[in-house]
Amino acid sequence: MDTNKPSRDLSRRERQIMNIVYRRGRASVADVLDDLEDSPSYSAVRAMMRILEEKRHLRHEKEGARFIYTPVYPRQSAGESALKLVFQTFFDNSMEKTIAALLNVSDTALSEEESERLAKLIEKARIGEDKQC
Amino acid sequence: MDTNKPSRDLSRRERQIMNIVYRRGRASVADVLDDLEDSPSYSAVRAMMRILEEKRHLRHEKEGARFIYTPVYPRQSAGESALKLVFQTFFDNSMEKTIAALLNVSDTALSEEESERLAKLIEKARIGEDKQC
DNA sequence: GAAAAAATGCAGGTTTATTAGCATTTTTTC
DNA sequence: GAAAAAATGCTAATAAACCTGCATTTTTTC
Repeated sequence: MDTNKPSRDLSRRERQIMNIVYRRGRASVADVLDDLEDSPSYSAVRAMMRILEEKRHLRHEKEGARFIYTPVYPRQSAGESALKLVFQTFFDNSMEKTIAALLNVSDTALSEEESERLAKLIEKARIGEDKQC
Repeated sequence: MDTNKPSRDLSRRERQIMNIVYRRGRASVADVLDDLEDSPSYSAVRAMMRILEEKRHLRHEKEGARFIYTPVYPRQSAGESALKLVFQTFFDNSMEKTIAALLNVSDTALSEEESERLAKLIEKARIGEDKQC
């Protein structure tokens, strides 16, 4: 009856699909089907996406022939929530541990510019450094 | 029949439980029950944990009266996998976006020392900076 | 503008997840 | 060391997830 409670945890397939949509930004049923490794039928994906729409995780609009789905929750917020969970669950709320792991996981090394931008970000987040020097 | 394939995606409840165990490091059924918001019966949790053991996500050892469960996959690797997924799905594989979000999500500001350690981490990850200066 | 192609609507059916109950074993308490 | 308390071992029932097929509608192609 409370199908409009959007924060409910997602089932396996639902999450798989949401991740695809978040990665793409927007997606048709066919797009999702393309990205699914172990893809079931077209109908199955469609059914799932209809459910996700009922649960208010997706919305769709018609674009020419087909429905284009987009996430209801902005990518940024959804990402922050997901990140926070990982941060708390695996890295003891430690910024340092998390960033170390992140550097480990990202396959590309940092460019000169990127590393400088990061240094600035960190500088900014420092205690009592609200006022710029 | 292939219940020993450990990489299979987890169901909702299974993931919930694994997260609790990862957060705690090790946990008894009672511990998990404590941490579950919407806790079902003791038996239900026990059944889930048995399944997780079958799927080789958990193992247990007897400790006095009870079973103490620990993750089969080391926390670090599991964390890196989870982090990578978030990184790819929500932050376009951008270190900068991810770290910005992370700073946003963490409620405590950085201490002097922490920010310095982070700066060092970043310095180290820089292209062509293998040799220390 | 008719035929072919691509989408959607709906209804039902199978599998998997999730749960509870009760019998049995192990620990603890007095 | 007997009684009470706390765990575990099953088994089976309920609920949720997941999928497919077919009828219908809309778009595209020639």
